[in-house]
Amino acid sequence: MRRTLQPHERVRRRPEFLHAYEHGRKHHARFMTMFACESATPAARLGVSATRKFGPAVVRNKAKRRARELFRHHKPMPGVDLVIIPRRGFDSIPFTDLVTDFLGALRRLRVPLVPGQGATP
RNA sequence: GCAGUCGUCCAGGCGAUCGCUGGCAGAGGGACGUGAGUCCGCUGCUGGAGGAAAGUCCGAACUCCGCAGGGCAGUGCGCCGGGUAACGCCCGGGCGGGGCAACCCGACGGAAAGUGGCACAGAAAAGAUACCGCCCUGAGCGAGGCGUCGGUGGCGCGCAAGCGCCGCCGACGCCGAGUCGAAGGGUAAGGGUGAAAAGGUGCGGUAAGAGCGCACCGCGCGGCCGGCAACGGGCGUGGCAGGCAAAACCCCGCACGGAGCAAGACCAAAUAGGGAGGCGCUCGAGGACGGCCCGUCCGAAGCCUCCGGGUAGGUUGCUCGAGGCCGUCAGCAAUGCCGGUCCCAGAGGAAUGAUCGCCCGUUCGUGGGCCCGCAAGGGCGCGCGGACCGACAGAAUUCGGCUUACCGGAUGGCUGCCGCA
Repeated sequence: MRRTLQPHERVRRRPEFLHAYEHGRKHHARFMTMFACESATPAARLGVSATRKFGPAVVRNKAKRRARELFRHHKPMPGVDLVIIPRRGFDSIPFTDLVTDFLGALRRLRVPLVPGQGATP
């Protein structure tokens, strides 16, 4: 399994975000709020929403990068849109803790992973 | 060496693995297309955040809209000269203030145009006034003194009437010291208040005082000299205007059309609506089944084609520029001319990263070592382990500035002090 993350694997339109908020399943984890919503796209997609309230631009960017990194190494099966809203600490805690939090949230939302993905290199 | 001051530069480093994104080249894997080609993916090489990318406070470029000319309002700016595309920026100079100095700071036109303000304190906060004080005049009060008259006591002289001397009491008159003083006047030196009180210091002068007079300083005015100028110097002259605040309104001078890359340009679904043309309204347009014809069914006043506007969306604007670096020359400098050389992010729910290892730095804990000290303790370097520590902070059309944030490091000039030669 390639660990890429290409543009078509991203949620990028505001209506798509709103659709996920409206119709998706929601879970509050320790460091993120996650929405999971079935979609017709041939890939699993990720969207990150870090508002100004979360922090200045440096912090928001870092949170988005970490979220993408999580998704890249642990992709769900196709046909689901994931939206992550980072919470306080998302940008600063150890990455391994973040992985644990992420996988836990996926289990709670019953989002199956693509099998055979190893740990982070 | 220590302390300070002004610049310039840097913004943890190296490696591995996995990614994102721009460009160039290649092979031809996939999709669409008759095709030219377009899109997606692949391989290789290569580029990919800042000094503030920030705040969005000024100035411009660029774009669209507006625009006869003039004025008002509004906003901004405000010592002088220079630089610049421009500026509220920069450089140099002047003036004022701070510092031993290097150097730093200053919205720095006008308060003798008008309106208004100046808390508290203070007599008074602005056409000066006069609380205390000082001085002059001074009604009066008045210790005390003198005189006249009356009363009275004592003593002396005298035979006595009486006279003289000393004293006491009262009335009247005169003189009158004064830390006394009604009232009037002079004064603004001194006191006290305040951020600020009507030039300052000294001498003379005076009843006390005062630019009342004089000298020096300050100020105003007029020549002169230096300077492009701001301004400075000096001479003469006037005894001398009147506080602060213009970041209160205001006055004077100068400048200014508006909106902004979500500007603007191009392409352009679906749906609704507009225009033109064609066909059709039972002699059947069109649709479904079907490779096609026949045929069967549906089917009603619409249907089809084209045109223009235009939303979602896409493309463009979009990065070669008042560009960086090096050098010559001009200039005190800001900067400019010329020559050479380089190409240095272009994303778009928004790339420039994630993880791990080593090193560096910081810091904490701990172990033992050396030095100083009586001791408490301090200093130096070493090992091990940890932090999840590594300043401020993330391009969004592009430049020139300003302002604000910031762990630190490197380097150069200058100043003061100490030491050595």
